[in-house]
Amino acid sequence: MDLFLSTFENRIDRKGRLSVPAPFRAVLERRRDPLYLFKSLTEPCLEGCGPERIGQIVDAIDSMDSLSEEVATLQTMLSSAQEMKLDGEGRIMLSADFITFAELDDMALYAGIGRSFQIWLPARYRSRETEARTRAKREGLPSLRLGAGRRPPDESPSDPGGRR
Amino acid sequence: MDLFLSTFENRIDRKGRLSVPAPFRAVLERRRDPLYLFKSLTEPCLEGCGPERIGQIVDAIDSMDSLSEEVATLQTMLSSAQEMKLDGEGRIMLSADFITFAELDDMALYAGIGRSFQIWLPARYRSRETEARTRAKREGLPSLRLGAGRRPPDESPSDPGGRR
DNA sequence: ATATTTCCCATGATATCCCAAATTATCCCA
DNA sequence: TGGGATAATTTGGGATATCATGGGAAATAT
Repeated sequence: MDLFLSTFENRIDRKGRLSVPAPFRAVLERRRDPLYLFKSLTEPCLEGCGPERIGQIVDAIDSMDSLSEEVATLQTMLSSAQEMKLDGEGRIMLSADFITFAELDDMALYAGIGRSFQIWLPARYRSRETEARTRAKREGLPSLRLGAGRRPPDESPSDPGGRR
Repeated sequence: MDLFLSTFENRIDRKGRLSVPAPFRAVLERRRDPLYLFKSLTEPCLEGCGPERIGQIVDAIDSMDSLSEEVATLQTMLSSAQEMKLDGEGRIMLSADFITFAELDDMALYAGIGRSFQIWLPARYRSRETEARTRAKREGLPSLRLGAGRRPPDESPSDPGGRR
């Protein structure tokens, strides 16, 4: 499984162009996927993903009560989504709408979060990261034991057998 | 079962390269696993692991309430995670972010802790170690608290290795 | 026609590759 | 058990490739 990981800080040049980090491009190219960006529902940042995630949202909407507020919310994601075209050097052009929404100026920070990534104003991302780390120190790490039968991260050397 | 054990101290050369200890490389190669490093959430060190740990985090995020603080914490881990490419001699390149986070300068100490390992500034690691030992003498055996949400060591019936 | 976008190429910075030296560990035989 | 030879590992440096970025020119739209 290839994932979007790590963070990258790239410049938005005066023509409004922004390089997509080479590792992220590699993920998309390997899957022959186009790149979609949309406005986050919950935070002042943009979300980037491939088509399968857009499809998930569409499917979720189909399976819900079409009059519910959740559906309206999810539809907001879809209506803000754009398929981004990359130039020969792997850059995208952010619309004015995207730039104002994420409050970007001349730098953008990509943050990989697995199956998708986010684009932030660097300063804003960093303060959010600091918060998360303070919280983790104070309250400990979240349990990873979620799905049925899933184990927590276990450093114990007495684990009998590697799964795989 | 192959584990990351023991400690190793290697030099960070002026290009930022750092050899991965040969025994650790052997573990990864045997499993054909790439190596991931990420910034510890609770301590000033880097954590190294294989892909299964990263996959756990990704899956956990997908199954959680995306507005929760726990998800933000897990995303912070992923956003700091990098898949490390080893050069022909088994070295990795530490990003400036990693180096400043762990406060490394020209030496790095690898500490194998079973399923994963950590990378520390040697002096800092050693002072922590002596702290831990004096604490153990004073308070008896500590309950291994490597993170919140830990389960007690797995007491599965089919544990093959009688641990001393 | 004018502004914007797209394509193409240039450049500097940095990571990667490849080979060699130095260091450390392992082996073998006396 | 010791000591020297041999192999494995770590470290260093130069050459090469990759990547982010910038700018001009062509194409497209308003």
